[in-house]
Amino acid sequence: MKIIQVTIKDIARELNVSSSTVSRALKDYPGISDETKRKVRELADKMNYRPNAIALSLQKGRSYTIGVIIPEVVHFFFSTVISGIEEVAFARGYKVILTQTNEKLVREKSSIDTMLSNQIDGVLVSFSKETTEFDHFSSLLDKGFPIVFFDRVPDISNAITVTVNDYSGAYEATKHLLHQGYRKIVHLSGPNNLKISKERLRGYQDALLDHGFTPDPSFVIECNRGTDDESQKIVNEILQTFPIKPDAFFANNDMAAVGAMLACKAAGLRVPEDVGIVGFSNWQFCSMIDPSLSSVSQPGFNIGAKATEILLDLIEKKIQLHETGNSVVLETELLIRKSSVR
Amino acid sequence: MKIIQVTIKDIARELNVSSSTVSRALKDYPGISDETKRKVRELADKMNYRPNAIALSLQKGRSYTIGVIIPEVVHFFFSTVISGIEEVAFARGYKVILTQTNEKLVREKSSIDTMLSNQIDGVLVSFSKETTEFDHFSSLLDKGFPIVFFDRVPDISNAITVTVNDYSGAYEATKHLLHQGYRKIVHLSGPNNLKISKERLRGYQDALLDHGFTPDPSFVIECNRGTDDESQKIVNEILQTFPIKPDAFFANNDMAAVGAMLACKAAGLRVPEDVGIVGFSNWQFCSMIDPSLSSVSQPGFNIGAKATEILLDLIEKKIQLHETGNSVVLETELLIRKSSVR
DNA sequence: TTGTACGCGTTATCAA
DNA sequence: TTGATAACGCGTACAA
Repeated sequence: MKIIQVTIKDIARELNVSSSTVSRALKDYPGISDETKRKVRELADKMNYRPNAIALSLQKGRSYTIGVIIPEVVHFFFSTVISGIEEVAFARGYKVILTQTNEKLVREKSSIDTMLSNQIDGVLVSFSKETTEFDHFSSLLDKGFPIVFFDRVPDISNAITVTVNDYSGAYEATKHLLHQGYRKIVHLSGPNNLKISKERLRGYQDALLDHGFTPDPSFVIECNRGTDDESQKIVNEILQTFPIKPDAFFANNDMAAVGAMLACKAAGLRVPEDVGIVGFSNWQFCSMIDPSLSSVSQPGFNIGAKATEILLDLIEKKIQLHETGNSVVLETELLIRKSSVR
Repeated sequence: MKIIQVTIKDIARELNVSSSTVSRALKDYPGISDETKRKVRELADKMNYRPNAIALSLQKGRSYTIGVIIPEVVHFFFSTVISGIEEVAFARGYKVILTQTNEKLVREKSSIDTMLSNQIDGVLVSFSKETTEFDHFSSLLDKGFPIVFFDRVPDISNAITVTVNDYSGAYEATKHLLHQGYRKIVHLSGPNNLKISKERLRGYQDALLDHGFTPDPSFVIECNRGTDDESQKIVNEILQTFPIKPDAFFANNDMAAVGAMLACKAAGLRVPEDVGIVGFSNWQFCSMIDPSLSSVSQPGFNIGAKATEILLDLIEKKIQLHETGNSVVLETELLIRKSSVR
């Protein structure tokens, strides 16, 4: 059942010329008679010839393929990023090979391995939550292999990163809650080892400080998995056990925010009257739920697109490593909806 | 900056043996002294040798890579399918190369072309909305090239397809609305050229018939783009202009259902008291919106997983074309929530 | 037990 | 203007 591809040799044999002639004719090289060119092309067309990209890759030592390593495909934010990546890659003639790690470090490593064996030209990476040491990347970086990190990025000096301004996003969200009169703001944070989590936490804390409040460490609760179920349980627990009742939740992602909302409703609290809620990412459903959820939007598509542009520029040596500022930070935007306005 | 990969030759040179010896040692071939094997492996390890998958592909004429062609990545259902695909492919040692067509036929064609040049072993396809003729696939099918279609599938006799039972999903949804006492049920349908749209429409019509109602063609409205904005406009128009006011909407996707819900709310109608609404796909947000949206759930992950299993079995000749029933139909499930219960 | 030689499809180099 | 040959990295049939 193997599909038999027409090769340059087949054309050559048919036309009684050498394969080099065919190759040159197809590539419009100088020094080939128009007559030959015509004949070759006609036949190639007729025989439905397609160059074998694999052979080219072997010869050139590169594949016009980039790898993408992400934690999860089924995630609004990541799917948006992938979309941006795919668009730019396609437009510039690159293929995209995709793997998800399911937040597992082993899979991250093995993915990198297979991709390298496949001679990918570069890779776009967003870490797994398990990833705390970066040797499997930094060793490549040191060799000059093109890697661009996005969203979840490492703290390595020579890493090129594309992120959003998590700090200011969180800062603005918290400030907004304060301006609305909420005072006991709980932060449902993300995994501690991720820079984005730290930045969002820092934004939250600084906003409090700048408005004359002292951040209470017990008001920062880690929601590791980032699902609505998880945060619903956590928030439920908070509402029952905390001596001082919170009057707002700033979640580091929208799912967690939804969980908080459900828990509050279940506890008979009204949103936004009794409790204000702000999420992060601006998933599609934010405007659909009731009350609609305020959220910090991240330009997912642009992150993917920008990261890919930088990676391809790097691969094609249009830019050098040190030329890029090494990190691009895209702005977030706080979208204020009903869940946080009273 | 090109990363220089260690080859079998490098190891051979270092060890003063031939490259075939190295190759055999690494592959644990019989007839190689244990001593040599040990030495080769140690050095390979030390030099961080990785086989060049491209060279292997060229030699074998296959790449252990499958292609995935889908309309859009940023789509809950498709991202779920991708996830299923990726899991199975990874588990069986295959790579996934991904392209989205953005619903454009030209991109569908060009994607197939590049993938073929790259010697993919097979391809998983869900059509673009623009695709009405299938020559670019059927010509491959005729040559025996492994293709498995999912979700949006063609009406070709020898095509292998993985779908859900759209008919029964739509039938159940409509029946449920009827049982709840809704009588004037509008169907917000999908693009006419897609089989899934036709099947869902058929299910809707048959349910009406079986319950003694005559389907009114003017109660079937096509929502081509499938966004909430689009359907919101359409439903708004319906509510204003229809002489007979509808009391329910069965949408062929959840976004359209949400649009309908918003339009109804805006018109002062209560859901579910005045108007019942059921969607299709069971996106994440269904349980988060208010009222929560009843929807027909499709097992996206399983669709992807099953389609990939069949494709890989086909590639590895574990099954023959005619052995598979040619089409796998997975069951849908109606999830009844608040939007359709009064 | 190991080595030699060839082929996979293509292009670059050198020769004619 | 064209052809022959080598090379990319690997596996394998055949020879030693």
